[in-house]
Amino acid sequence: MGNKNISMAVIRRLPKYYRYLADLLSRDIQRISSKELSEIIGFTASQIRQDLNNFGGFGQQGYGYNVEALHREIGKILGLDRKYRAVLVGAGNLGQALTNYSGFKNAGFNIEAVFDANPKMIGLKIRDYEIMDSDNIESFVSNNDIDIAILCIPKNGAQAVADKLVSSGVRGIWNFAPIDLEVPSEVIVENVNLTESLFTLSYLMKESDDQL
Amino acid sequence: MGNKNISMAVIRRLPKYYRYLADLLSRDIQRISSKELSEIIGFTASQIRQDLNNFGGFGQQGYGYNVEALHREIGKILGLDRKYRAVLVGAGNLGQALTNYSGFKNAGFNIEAVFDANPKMIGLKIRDYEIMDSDNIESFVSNNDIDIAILCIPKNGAQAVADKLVSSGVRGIWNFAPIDLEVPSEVIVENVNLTESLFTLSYLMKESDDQL
DNA sequence: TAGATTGTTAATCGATTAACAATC
DNA sequence: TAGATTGTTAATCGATTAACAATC
Repeated sequence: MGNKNISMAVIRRLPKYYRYLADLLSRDIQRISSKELSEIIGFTASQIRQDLNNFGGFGQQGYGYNVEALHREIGKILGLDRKYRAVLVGAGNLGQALTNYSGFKNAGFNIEAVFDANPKMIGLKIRDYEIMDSDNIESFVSNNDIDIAILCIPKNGAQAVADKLVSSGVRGIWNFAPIDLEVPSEVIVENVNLTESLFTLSYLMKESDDQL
Repeated sequence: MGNKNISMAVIRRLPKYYRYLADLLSRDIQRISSKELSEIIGFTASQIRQDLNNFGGFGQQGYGYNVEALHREIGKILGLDRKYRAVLVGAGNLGQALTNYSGFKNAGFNIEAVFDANPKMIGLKIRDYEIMDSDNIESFVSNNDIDIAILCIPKNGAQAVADKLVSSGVRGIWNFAPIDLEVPSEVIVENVNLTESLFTLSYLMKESDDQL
C-alpha cells in the first residue's frame, strides 16, 4: 500500500515539512505555495513539489497548498495517527531523560514499561514507571503486544538485549547504543548516535578553525 | 588547509570508520583491506577507498591499511586531538544526561559551565557543576574563551539564546532544540533532532505494517 | 617474481533542479 | 478570462560503483 519506493532522503525531509507546517498553522496561515515554503524551509520549490508528489497531489494549480490539509496528510504519511506500544530499556541518565520526553505522545508512542539491569535501579520510580528487572523483558514484551523498544544501554550488552527484544516480538528499535545492531531485515532500527554527531561537529569546527 | 571540499556524505561516514577501526584495534587486528572492512562496516570496498583517498593515501598496495595508523589519522581528520571549551545550556532531563555523557572526553570537548534559566535550578549541582543563571551566559562565554555550546532548551527560547551565545563568541552549537537556528555562516550548527528521528521510525514502522 | 590490493579514472546510478504544459 | 502555481517530464548534477593500471 502507499509506497512506490520512496528514498530515505525524501523520508527524512518529511518530519521537517511537518514541523514547518505546524508552525504555519499556529500562525493562522491557511495556504502556502511551494515557492513561499521554499523560502522558509530552505529546500527548492522544485524539490518540495517533487517530494510531496511522491505521496499524492496535495496542491492546487494557481493556489498552492492548504496548510492544514497538507499538515494532516503528512502526519498520516508519517504514521502519527497510529498507536505503538513501547518499552524503554536502560534507565540511566539518557533513559530517564527519554522517559520524560514529551515527544512520544505526538508520534503515538506509549511507553508501557521501563527496564534496567542494575539491581540498585530496579523498583525505583521514574515518572509513573517503576523500573523493572531486565530479566523480565521477554515475558513482558510478548505478553503486552509491544511493538517498539527504546534502547539506551551501553554498547556491550546492546546486541544481546536487541536479540531478546526481537525474538519476543519487537518490530522496531529506537537505538541510542553506539553500535550497529544486527536484526532480521523486517525489523526497523532507527539509530541516534550521539558520538557520531559530536565527531561531525568536531570535524566541522576543525575545518572552520583551519580556514582562518 | 587539508580540505578539498569534502561532501557531507563522506564526513558523516568518518565517525563510523573511526568506531570500527577502534573495535578492530581492541581485537588486536593490525591490518585490514578495503574488502575486509567493507564486509564488516557495510560500505563497498570502492567507497571506502574513495572516502579515505579524499584525505590521503593511507593504504599500501598489496597490503591494505594499518589499523592503528588509519585509526589515528581519522582521529586527526575528525579533530579529536583538539581541545574545545564548551558550555551546556538547559539543565533539564536531557541537559543533565548530556552533562554526564562520557563521550565528550574522546572528542576533546570539555564542559566549563552549565546554565539554566529556571531559578529553582540555579545553584543546584550536576556532577561537579553548580548550575549558573542563564543571565550570565554572555559574560561567562566571552571571559572564558568558550568555543562551543550544547543547547538543550525548549524551542521557544532557543533562537534568542543562540544569538547571545554567538555574539559572545561561540563558534559551534550542538543543538538539541527542535528548531533550525539562524546563525552567521561561519558558525557551525550540528542538530540532533529527536522528534525527526522518532517520526522517521514511525514512518518506517507504518510502511512495514502495511507491507503485510 | 607473482599475488594482492591500493589509488584513481571512467561508468553508472540516483537525487536534485529546471522547465513547461496542464489546470485551477 | 488571465495569472498563478501545480504536477510531471527532461536535464543536470553529484555520489556511488566498477574497472584497472600502478605498485607494494
